[in-house]
Amino acid sequence: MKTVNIKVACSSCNLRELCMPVGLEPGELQRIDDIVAKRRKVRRRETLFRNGERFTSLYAIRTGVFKTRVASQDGRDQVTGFQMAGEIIGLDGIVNDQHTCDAVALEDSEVCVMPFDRIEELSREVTALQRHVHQIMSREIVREHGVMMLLGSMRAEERLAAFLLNLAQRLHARGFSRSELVLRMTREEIGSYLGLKLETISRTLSKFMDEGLIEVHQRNLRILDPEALRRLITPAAC
Amino acid sequence: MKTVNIKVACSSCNLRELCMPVGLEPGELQRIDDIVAKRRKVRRRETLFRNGERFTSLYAIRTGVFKTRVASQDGRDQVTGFQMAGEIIGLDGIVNDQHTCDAVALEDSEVCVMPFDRIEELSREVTALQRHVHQIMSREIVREHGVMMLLGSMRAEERLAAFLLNLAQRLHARGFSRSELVLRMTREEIGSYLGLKLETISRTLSKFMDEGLIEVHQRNLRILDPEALRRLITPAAC
DNA sequence: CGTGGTTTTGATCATAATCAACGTCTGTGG
DNA sequence: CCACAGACGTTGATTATGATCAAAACCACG
Repeated sequence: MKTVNIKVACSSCNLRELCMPVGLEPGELQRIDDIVAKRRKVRRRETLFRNGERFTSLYAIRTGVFKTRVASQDGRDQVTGFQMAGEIIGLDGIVNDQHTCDAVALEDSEVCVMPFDRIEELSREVTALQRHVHQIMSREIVREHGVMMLLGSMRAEERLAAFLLNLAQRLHARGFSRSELVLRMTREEIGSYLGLKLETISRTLSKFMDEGLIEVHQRNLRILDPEALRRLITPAAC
Repeated sequence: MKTVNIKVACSSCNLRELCMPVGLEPGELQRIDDIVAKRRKVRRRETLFRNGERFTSLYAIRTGVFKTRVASQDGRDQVTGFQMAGEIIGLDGIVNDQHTCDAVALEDSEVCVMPFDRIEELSREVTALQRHVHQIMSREIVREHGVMMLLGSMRAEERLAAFLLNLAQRLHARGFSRSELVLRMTREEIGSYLGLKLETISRTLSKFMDEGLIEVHQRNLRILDPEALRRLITPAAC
C-alpha cells in the first residue's frame, strides 16, 4: 500500500469546484484541509479497497478512474459504477463498518484519504460540510436510481447511448472535450455495468459507427451526433 | 393532505427497534421525539411526494407499504423499491432540494414526518443520530447495489426468487410469518422492479408453484421450500 | 516479435417480450 | 345484495432481442 504523507491543501486543489470543498466558505475550507490525512496512489488493476475490508475512510479521487463492483456467491460480478476525478467512493462501507464492494483502479490513480470519523467530527461543527456529506450520499442514491432505470427498462442501444452521453458530460465538466474521449474500461466492463455481454457492446458500437453517430478506434471514441444519441434514449420526445 | 398533530413518541413506538431510534440511549431517544413533527396518513394509490416537489422532510413508515418509482421523459417508469414499516423514504430529495421520484402508497398507510433541517440540527449534537443518518443512507446505497446485481446479471427465475426471499425476510423481521405473505403490489409492479414484464412474473410464479416451491392464490403467497429458492439464486454453491 | 488479453464479426440459440384471448376478482352503484 | 365494469391475472402462440459459441484479427506489452 503506497501512501504519501505530504499534506496538500484542498484549498489549492484544482478539483475544489467538483470535490469535497464545493460550497464551503474560505474559512471552512481551511478546516477541511485537516481531514485529508494523506494521499494514496493506486496502480492500474490494484484495489483501493475490497469487499469485507474494514471501513475507515472515504476517498476523493484526485487523478485516474475507478470501477466499483459487487460479487455474488457464485462468482458472477456486477460493475456498479465508474468513478473519476472529484468523485467520492467508499460510501458503501458506512452501514456495517466494512466495505461491500471492490474499488479497482482502471489506470494509475491517486486518491485523498479522508478518515470518516474525522469527517463526522468536523461536520458536527461545520454545517456546510454536514450538508455536503448528505448531498454526496443522496446524489449517489439518485445516480443508482438512474442505473436501475437503465437496467430495468431500456434496450441495449438505449443503455449504451445513455452511458456514452453520461461519460462525455462528466468528462466535459472536468475540462475535457465534449465529444472526444478515451474509454478507460474494457467492453466487458461496460457490458457488466449495463447488464449486457461484451459482444453486444462491441456490436452496438459498430452499429453506432455505421450510422455515423460515433467514431471508435479501440478505446478512442468520438461522439459525432450527440443529438441522435439523445433521441435514442427518449424516442417519444416528439 | 391529511396530517395529525397528536404527538406520538418514538420512545413508545413499537417500531423503535427497526426505525429511526435504533441504537440510541434513552436520553437521546427523548430528543428524537422532537423531530417527529407530525404524522401523515396516505391512502392507497395516493402519493406521499412526487418528482419535482420541494424536499423538506424524511418520512418514517409507521404502517403500510409504499413503492418508489422514477419516470423517464417518454413515460416509461421504473419501480426503484418497495418500503415497509420502519423504513425511511425521501433520501433522494436531499441532493437538489427536490424529490426525484414518486412515493405511492400501496395500501392505506401512515408515516412520521421528520423535517430534514431538524434532523440535521439535532444530529450535530447527538452523535448517535448523526451516525444513524449516515447508516440509513449507506444502507440504501448498498441495497441498490443488490438491485443492480439482480437487474444486471440474473435471469428471471433468479430475480423473482431473490425478491420473494427478501420480502419474506423483511416481513419476518417485523414479526410476520417467515413463509406466508401478502403481496401488496401487482404483478406489473413486481415486474417493473425486477426489469421483467407482468406476464413473465405470472408465468414464473406458476412455474414455482408447479415445482412445489411456493403456493400462490392471488396476492396470497406461501413459501414452501425456501432452500430450493435460495439454491436458484446461487446455483454454483456446491 | 511472440504471447495473451481484447475486440470484432458471424451463426445459432435461449430467454423473455409481445400479442392475444380468456378468466377472475374487486369495488361500486343500483 | 346483486350486477356490472374495470382492473388484474393467467395462459398460449409467436417473435425479437441479446446470449452463447466460435473463429479470427488486432493490439499492447514484456
